[in-house]
Amino acid sequence: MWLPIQINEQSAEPLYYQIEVQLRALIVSGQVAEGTLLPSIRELAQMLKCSVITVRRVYQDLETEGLLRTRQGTGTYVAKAAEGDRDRLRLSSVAEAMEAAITAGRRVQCTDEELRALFEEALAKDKEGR
Amino acid sequence: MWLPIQINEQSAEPLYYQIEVQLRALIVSGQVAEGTLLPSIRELAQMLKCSVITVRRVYQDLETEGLLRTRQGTGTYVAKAAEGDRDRLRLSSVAEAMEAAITAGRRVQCTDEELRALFEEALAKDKEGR
Amino acid sequence: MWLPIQINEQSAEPLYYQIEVQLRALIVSGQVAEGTLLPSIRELAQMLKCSVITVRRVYQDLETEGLLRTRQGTGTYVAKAAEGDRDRLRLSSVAEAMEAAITAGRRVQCTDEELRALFEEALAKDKEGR
Amino acid sequence: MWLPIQINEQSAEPLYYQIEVQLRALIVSGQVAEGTLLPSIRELAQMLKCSVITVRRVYQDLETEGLLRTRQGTGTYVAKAAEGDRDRLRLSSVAEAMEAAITAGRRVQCTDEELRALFEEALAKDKEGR
DNA sequence: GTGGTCTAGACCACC
DNA sequence: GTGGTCTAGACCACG
Repeated sequence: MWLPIQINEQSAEPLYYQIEVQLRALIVSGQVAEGTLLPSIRELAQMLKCSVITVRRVYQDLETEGLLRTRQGTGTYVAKAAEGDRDRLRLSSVAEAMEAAITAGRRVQCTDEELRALFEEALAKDKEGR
Repeated sequence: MWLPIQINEQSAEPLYYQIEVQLRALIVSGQVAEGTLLPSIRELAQMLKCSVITVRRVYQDLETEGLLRTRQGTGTYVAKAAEGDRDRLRLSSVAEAMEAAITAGRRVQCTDEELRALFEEALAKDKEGR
Repeated sequence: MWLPIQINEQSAEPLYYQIEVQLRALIVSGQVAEGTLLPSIRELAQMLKCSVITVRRVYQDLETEGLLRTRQGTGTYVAKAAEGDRDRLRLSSVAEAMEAAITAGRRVQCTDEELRALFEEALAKDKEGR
Repeated sequence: MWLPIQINEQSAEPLYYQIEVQLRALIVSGQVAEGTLLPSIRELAQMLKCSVITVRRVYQDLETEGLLRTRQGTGTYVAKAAEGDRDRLRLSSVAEAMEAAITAGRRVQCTDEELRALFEEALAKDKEGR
């Protein structure tokens, strides 16, 4: 099984964190369905060319969050979650990032208009890139 | 001289980084004018209740960026910068954060409308808080 | 891994600076290849008989310059650079020193011939010493 | 009395050092003759817009070197020196700088030809600037 | 008084 | 094992 996860070597963000964020997004957005059997730790480590320790940490963290479920001998599955729960999670990380951006803007005394302009700019830039 | 810098003990962000971000914002937004003599590292350390070394790191990082100028025996000043340069810096950090928010949104397959809604929500929430 | 770095205890130059200059030279001249994993800060500190912190400063400064790349848990590598970039760096420090020498000469009203003579003399003296 | 001494605010070199180097050059090159009465510490400090402490240090250092002579109540004079002595001093600082440049070159494995080219380049560049 | 260097040691995060 | 942060304290150089 293949997972669309990209690692950015240049980034200062820790490896495990990059993977975690992307895997979490795949789950809460339903791109990886409930009950799906994920690749084994070794497999995923090979796919991503990183240490098994790193992948283990990702699986563990997400299991602690209740998004994954590990069953001895069979592997790691995507856990079932209450409908509302998943959708709340889906938007919460985005909302957080949005608030961070606005905090950054306020620090340099941006007006609402400037912030809106920067938002639309970023949106347009993202469209191009894809 | 007093500087409006808040430290969040709870945050996972390193101390020096919190200070750096806020001081940088004060400078690039012109709230601390060019040529201003900043508090000595010892003074600021006392004000922020942290180690002298932590402040020193902040001053040094910002000097490397070209925002500060220090002269031994004299103190640390806000450096002069090209007009456009400063304004570019002012918005770049915000733009970056905005792009990060949108990337986070795309990962969980947000539509443009969802993103706009989250942006306005965050904006409204920020207004309340202030 | 061993690095040909000499420390001069007598010199007024700061320890970290002596190390920095020599390591930078090793990198930009290609004597330490791109992608090479450098000794850990603890190892190099032991090799050079100085504090871990002194080495850390060197690595960090060179990372800021873009010559090194460090990843937590992994170590510090020589970064990849554009070809021209590296060669430009290789000669720039020498050019700077050369200009300083000529400025010193002009201050004491040396003629071009005197400067050339001093240059050749220094060149010859260097050959002997090696 | 006026002295052609330039202070570079941007330079990382200490104030006293910049002044010392230039005043020493004026003396050993004969641009300020033996026996000349230099400006008082206060005067020179005013001329250079720096602290009297800084100028005092310069005069003291040069007196220690034997280039100056202070007489209570009358002021500071350029000392007399043996002919050869002065000429030796005149070139020694230049020779030193030249050797430093060549050391820098050897560190990045410059050939003699590269060094010569850099020397001539620096010479040409200096001619332009004047 | 200012900043700069070097030292030590503790504790944490990452792989 | 790796690097990163924060702390302390001593000593020096500059103005």
